[in-house]
Amino acid sequence: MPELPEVETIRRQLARSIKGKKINDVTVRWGKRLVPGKSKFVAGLKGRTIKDIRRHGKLMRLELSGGKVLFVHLKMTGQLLLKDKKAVPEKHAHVILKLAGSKDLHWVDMRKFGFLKLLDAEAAEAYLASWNFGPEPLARGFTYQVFRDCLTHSPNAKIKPKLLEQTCIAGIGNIYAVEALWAAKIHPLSAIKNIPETKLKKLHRDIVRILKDAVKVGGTSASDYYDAFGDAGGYEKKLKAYQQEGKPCKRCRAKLKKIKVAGRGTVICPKCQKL
DNA sequence: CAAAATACCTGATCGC
DNA sequence: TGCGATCAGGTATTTT
Repeated sequence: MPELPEVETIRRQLARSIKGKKINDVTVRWGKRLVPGKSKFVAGLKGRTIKDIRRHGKLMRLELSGGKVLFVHLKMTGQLLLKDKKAVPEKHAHVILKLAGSKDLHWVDMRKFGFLKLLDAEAAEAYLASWNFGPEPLARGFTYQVFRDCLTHSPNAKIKPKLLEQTCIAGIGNIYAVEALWAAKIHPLSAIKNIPETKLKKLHRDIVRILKDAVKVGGTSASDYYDAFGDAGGYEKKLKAYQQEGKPCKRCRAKLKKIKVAGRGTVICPKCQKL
């Protein structure tokens, strides 16, 4: 599933390929998750130029001419694919932006959780603010101080669900939460107030290290994720815990175990990550 | 207010 | 072979 490293990989690829391209036409094959509705969405996009492509956490943001902004959230199974003009759309290709040049941009989402939202400048800023995103973990502002202050605001909260909220860090999902907690040897159900400072510091460093590493190799293709060219990532080969249940822990050889935390599958080392 | 549960979706997988 | 149950999980919404 696309988390920060995957969305960032796609963002970089799109920035290189379609920045400056004009949207000549838009085909909508399934429009239930478009804002505004289908006809306004199409009319609002046609003829605009893609000025820039940005990212906030897992939320992609295309800056368009005329001050319009197109937000794209891929949620679980969403993909943004650059396809040849003559390519046959995949079964779950819901929207196709027909661009100037040799490629079209396909929004594909098997499970239809994602959405495309076209707003004008003012509404776009309000929408972004409504997410209440925490700092970008790969930007300067993500200091240990900032991280700790946000977490200790909810002393009784469990650490893993807190990491999945986007308010203390933007862009972490299940894969990287599982990996970071394994790396820092923290049990996902630990109450924040019970985690020693040294471990919290390590968690902060591990989050940054793991996300940087994952961006470098193009993200994790653990299930449905492919980049804008349809290629897999490289981080699935480096996973230490996510999807590794039953295998020996890379540190202590104990058998990795799968548990549920707030309804989410979570892999831990029962020996390294004690409550 | 927070935290937990449920809804949204489709496809893969498993037990029978 | 098929069929129902279960699981995958980001986020909005509803319930506790």
